[in-house]
Amino acid sequence: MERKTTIHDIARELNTTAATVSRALNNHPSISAATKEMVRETAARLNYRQNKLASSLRSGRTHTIGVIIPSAEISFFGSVVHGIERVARSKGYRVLLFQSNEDPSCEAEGIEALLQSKVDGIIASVAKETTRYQHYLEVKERNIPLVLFDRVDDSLQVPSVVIDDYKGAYMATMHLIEQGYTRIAHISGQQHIKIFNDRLRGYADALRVRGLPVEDDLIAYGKVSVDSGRDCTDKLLSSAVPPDAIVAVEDFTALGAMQSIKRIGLHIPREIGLIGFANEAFSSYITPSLSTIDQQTIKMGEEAALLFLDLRKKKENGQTNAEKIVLDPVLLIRESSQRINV
Amino acid sequence: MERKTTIHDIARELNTTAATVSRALNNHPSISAATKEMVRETAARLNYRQNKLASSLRSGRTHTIGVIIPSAEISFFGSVVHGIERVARSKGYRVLLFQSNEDPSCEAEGIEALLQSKVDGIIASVAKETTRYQHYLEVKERNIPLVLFDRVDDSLQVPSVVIDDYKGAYMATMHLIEQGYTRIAHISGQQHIKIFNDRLRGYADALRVRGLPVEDDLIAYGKVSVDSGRDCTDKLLSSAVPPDAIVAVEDFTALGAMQSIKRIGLHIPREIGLIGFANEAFSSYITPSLSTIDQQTIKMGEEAALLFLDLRKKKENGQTNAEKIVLDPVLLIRESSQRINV
DNA sequence: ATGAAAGCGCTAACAC
DNA sequence: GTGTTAGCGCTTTCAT
Repeated sequence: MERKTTIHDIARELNTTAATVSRALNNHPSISAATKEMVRETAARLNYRQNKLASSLRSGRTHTIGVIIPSAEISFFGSVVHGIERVARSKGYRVLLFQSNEDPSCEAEGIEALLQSKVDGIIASVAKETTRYQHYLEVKERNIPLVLFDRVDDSLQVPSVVIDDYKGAYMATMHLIEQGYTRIAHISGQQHIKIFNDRLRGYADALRVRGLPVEDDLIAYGKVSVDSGRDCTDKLLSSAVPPDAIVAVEDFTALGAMQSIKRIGLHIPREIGLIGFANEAFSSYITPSLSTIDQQTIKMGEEAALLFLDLRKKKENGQTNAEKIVLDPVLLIRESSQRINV
Repeated sequence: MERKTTIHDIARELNTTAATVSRALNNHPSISAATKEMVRETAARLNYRQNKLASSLRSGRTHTIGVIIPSAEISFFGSVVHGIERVARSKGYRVLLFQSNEDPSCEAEGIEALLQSKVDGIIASVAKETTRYQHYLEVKERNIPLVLFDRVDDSLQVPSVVIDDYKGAYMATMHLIEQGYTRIAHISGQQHIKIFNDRLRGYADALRVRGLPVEDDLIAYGKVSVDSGRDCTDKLLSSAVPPDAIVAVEDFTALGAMQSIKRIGLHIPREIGLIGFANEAFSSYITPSLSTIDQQTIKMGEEAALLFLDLRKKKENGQTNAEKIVLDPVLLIRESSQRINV
């Protein structure tokens, strides 16, 4: 195994010192252009590669942002990560990705790993099952910049970026009302997760504004999955006075609802309207295509990265505050909810 | 900003030395149980957290595997990563993820970053557009364990895990033949990518074995995307003697094909059969559900991680070889191809 | 514009 | 079983 070349090797070759080489490589202003040129040439010739470990150990900065996502198999998160990466990369940061698999202890492990790796900051979306936030609190207490997105917890008091879930659900419900649906049900999720509760409120308020009934029988509480969406819909449709439209808490739930509706043989959107939330990749592909609320994923990632950069700067100045960015949801009208004007 | 506690702080507290603390924390055999206990207690009390940077710099090992995937938005890769993580974690490794976004230069950057971070090894799937393998060769030359999965390049001579793409396409085509389709088309991808070429051969051989025509008119070469699948199918269906079934090179292509077929108004599977490749998450959700070839993603990830572990061991013994693991594909028969026995 | 020297936090020989 | 010492490869004062 060949020894790796270090800045000392380059220094020896050029009859100079490691300090000069280091400065040249880092484009330090007080190094002459000539020296920089020579150093770079020699570095390339010797196939030199900087050891980030040593560099970071010494400088105290890794130029790495740790990102924790619940699952890489949900395209929403993949897309947000793209946004984060775009901004991060342009500012010289790299992104280290961790999946929590929706599991709080795995999430804690991930945070631990990121802290040990001395990342410069953490951007995260909270796992569905997480109810205690000790591991996140510790990040904050250690003064490591922490930014949350989408699934946030306000009690943590950290900067975050979300879309207006209340407004999204309100828009979705209003859209169904305008399409002439009058008995509109909602499949919600775990109520300790803020975004699900917000969507529930948006749904209910839209009905109220238009004088439509907000009945307990019209609201199902599921676990936010295809299976749960199917089960909840089975129940809703078999009730005494079934709904003629459904607002699903997100697209996978809507997918389950669609399966249930098809099995019963009702026509979407003629006999029953359906709208999801998230604009998952598959939502435009399925038949009928699923109306949904777009969450501005790329923008969400970009804003999260910008919040992190902000936080770093403020940290240097000793400032601190918990800015909250709220993005506007976008209503996407597709086949599943379009009963008129077709 | 509070100073971080180090092993020296713990040592001072206990009137011992950093070395002892380090050994205790690492569960070194020659440290007494009593000492270990005290050290651990004090470490916990002082809220100590190991600095992996320093540890890795000194020991030369990071216990990190770098994984390069073309895109986090394709569930196939997310799933393989799960498999990798499962094995890696059980052996004390963590996984650092990088997206190449199917872009060769981004891929090279990712490798560079991983090398600088001194990962213990790299597991990768090659970006679609990559045709030169210099960046991968360098990994190998630097003696960093490198394992490829799915999209591999045999000329690199590194261990790899793939499924038998030839066999998968052969099975898919044979299944369509058995369902009574007689004029079966294939939408392929870029031919410099081995797996696409393998699938093409599997398709052709199945037809030959059963004495069906293998015509140039029945083979379309696309770019492996929903759009490309749609365009290719438009072309295939508008030909003089259109096919009565299509083997798509993968599921997104099949999705595009399905859109095209629906637009024309043909019934799947009665008038035209369709099968994909990959078992993407959406394939079971769409209507009609898509028959496809499962690629054993979790297993693929697990095997890739095992190959890496193997490689590490062999490296210590100075051995080297390029084992290739070939997994068996699994035919999933769903609605889109099932014309008989319904 | 460059050099000398110190040290980031940890581990690993080698002592005893 | 524990202490001593050295140094991983780099950056960063402080000199000059």
